[in-house]
Amino acid sequence: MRPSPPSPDAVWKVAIGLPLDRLFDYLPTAPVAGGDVGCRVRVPFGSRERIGVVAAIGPADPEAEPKAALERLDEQPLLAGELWESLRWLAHYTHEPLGEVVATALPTLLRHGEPLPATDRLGWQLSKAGRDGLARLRPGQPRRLAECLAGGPRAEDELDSLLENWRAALRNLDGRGLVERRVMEPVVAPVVPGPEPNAGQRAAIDSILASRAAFSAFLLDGITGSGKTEVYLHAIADCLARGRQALVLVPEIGLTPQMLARFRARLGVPVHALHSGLSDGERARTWAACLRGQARVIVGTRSAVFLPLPEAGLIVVDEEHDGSYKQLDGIRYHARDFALYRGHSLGVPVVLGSATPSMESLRNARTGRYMHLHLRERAGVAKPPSVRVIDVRKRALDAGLSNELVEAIARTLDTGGQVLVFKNRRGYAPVLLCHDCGWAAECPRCDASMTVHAKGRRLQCHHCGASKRSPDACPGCGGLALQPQGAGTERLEELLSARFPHVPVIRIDKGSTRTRDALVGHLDSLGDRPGILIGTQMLAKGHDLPRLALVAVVGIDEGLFSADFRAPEKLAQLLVQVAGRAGRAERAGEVLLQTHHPGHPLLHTLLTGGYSLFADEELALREEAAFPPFAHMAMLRAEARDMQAANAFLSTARAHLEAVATGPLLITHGPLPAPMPRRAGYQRAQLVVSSNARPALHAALTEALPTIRDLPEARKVRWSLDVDPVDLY
DNA sequence: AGCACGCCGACT
DNA sequence: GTCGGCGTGCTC
Repeated sequence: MRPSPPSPDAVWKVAIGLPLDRLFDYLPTAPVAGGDVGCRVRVPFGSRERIGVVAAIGPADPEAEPKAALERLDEQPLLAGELWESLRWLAHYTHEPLGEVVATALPTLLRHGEPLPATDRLGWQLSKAGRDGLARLRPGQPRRLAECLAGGPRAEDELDSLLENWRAALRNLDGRGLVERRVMEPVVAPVVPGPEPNAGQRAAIDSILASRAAFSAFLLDGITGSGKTEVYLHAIADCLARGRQALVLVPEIGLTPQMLARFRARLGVPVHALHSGLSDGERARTWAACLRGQARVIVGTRSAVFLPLPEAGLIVVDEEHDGSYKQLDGIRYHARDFALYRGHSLGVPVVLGSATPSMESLRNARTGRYMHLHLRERAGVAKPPSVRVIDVRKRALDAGLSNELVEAIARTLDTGGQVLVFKNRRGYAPVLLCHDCGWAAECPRCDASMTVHAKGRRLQCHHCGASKRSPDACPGCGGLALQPQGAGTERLEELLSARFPHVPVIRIDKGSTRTRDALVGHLDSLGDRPGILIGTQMLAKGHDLPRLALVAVVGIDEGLFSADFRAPEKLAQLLVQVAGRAGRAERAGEVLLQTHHPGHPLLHTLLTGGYSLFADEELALREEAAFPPFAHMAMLRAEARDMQAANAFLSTARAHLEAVATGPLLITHGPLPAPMPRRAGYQRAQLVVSSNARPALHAALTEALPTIRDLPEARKVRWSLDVDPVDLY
């Protein structure tokens, strides 16, 4: 036997962004030190190089021969302290490799090994030569800039608003040595006082401030228009006054220029925004500014929960029930839940706000884990909307709209109001059907109908993105009786523009509005004239529409009978949120719900007792059925070309989970076909694993996963584990 | 996840 | 005769 070479007793154990749940040993570039952990390193990996993060220092694995690391990229650990510990916890909790969690947490540029960018506020001033030569400058833009700087140094952000095209002029002056660069102090203006809080807001603010020195969780439960943002602003102002950082998470669609403007106008410090519309450079700068403690207030979407907060004082999660906080691919984390963990680790309060809290948060409030704060009055002059159900059984519908609804729209427009028609189906029609033989256009790769678009000229699959021309004759019988069935937003737009040609009709959905800017542009184009907005989920929140007088909700009936146990919760939240958009100003709003099921318990409950009665009943049902939040759930999903492979993998995985489970704490259910068993040509199945004790569930997963990963059946499928799944797709 | 190495069909 | 299909196996 060949004697094994002596294995080094102190190597870097490096986490690399790969779906491999282990660390890789490397010889350090200099003798190891405790400060190495959390630093990025460049290492040889297979045939190429990768950037990883030193996760630990320890003796080399005797089985492997460590290669030498190429370079240490950070002087100081990039990931340290609370953030580092929290990321390790998240990797453990989600059962994802640490390297993948780290890769998700770091901005792209840092993940690729770029240095931490500079974040100083840069400015310019006249040099001595500039001061002396000012009088001799010829008229023009460079001279205007020089005159501007003669009054003293100016920051680049100030120049942006003072002088058009100043960068070109600056290059001119700089080339002649007339200006010099300097670092400016950050602007700090006093906090601008807002309106006097009402009694409910005051009580909520006082509760939060009373425990500002330690972790505690608050559920700020306030109806739409009750002024939750005002409570946030007071808590943030207090946080700033104590010299601490505040992080505000908002849903994907909730980060509007309106909201940012409101924060900026009030808080007196720069408000950093972090969302998907930023460039890689901007994201990295925001991250660095947080790490250096320069960013004091950050408003961001899901991924902002990974920002370093060395001087944290407060975390706010606005619209905490919103589904966009859960990441559906890669590492499947829930930003609200991780925010709570971080708040706990940082020792700062976490405020969860919503008009329609999730069942999870409501239960935590009821068991006393969260302090439940109520805002029961609408702030200012806003009045609650009136809600009415339109029973459309046996009524003639045109593009899915009843006469009664169209007349209500006409009345609202006549009195100068704006109308929102909410339809949770985009496209022209959800189905293309042959009236002669019953053939329907189905996606060739999914178990789903293709949606009719472009007034019937095209067919699109909303699940895999397939798109094709609509056939002229029926592929089933050759006849010419193909007709779009039902109505989507495009068809509503067609009908309403024809019926109300004198007002703007604006459709807002994924098809018409791909970017945040387009959304704002569309809404601004309406102004405060009378007009009609047609939209899907995208319109349920975000941009304020003070002139909105009527909200018409159509096509909710499918949602009343979904198989997903969370469907009633999601529908109730959607209805309440959409209804809440009406009448935010002085005029009381009107909400019309058009349905074939006016007696459905969900609608009845919402109409008589509002969301809180719905929540009472829903929680009782969940408890009875042992569903979350009364049980803890994980979902093992698998997809493969043939269903047998997916089922075989899940069955074997189930056997392994049951073998390691202690006692009857673990319930496995499946494998079952996914609600849509075939998608993009793959057969999909799932296994639900649940327990009333989270530790039992976690322990079983921890123990069985290494075996499951190495299963021969696993090689034939694409699989993933989702702890605390939100969607059972 | 990449990216290698490794054995069987239609092409310059 | 070769370019290339993607099956499976490894990455310190």
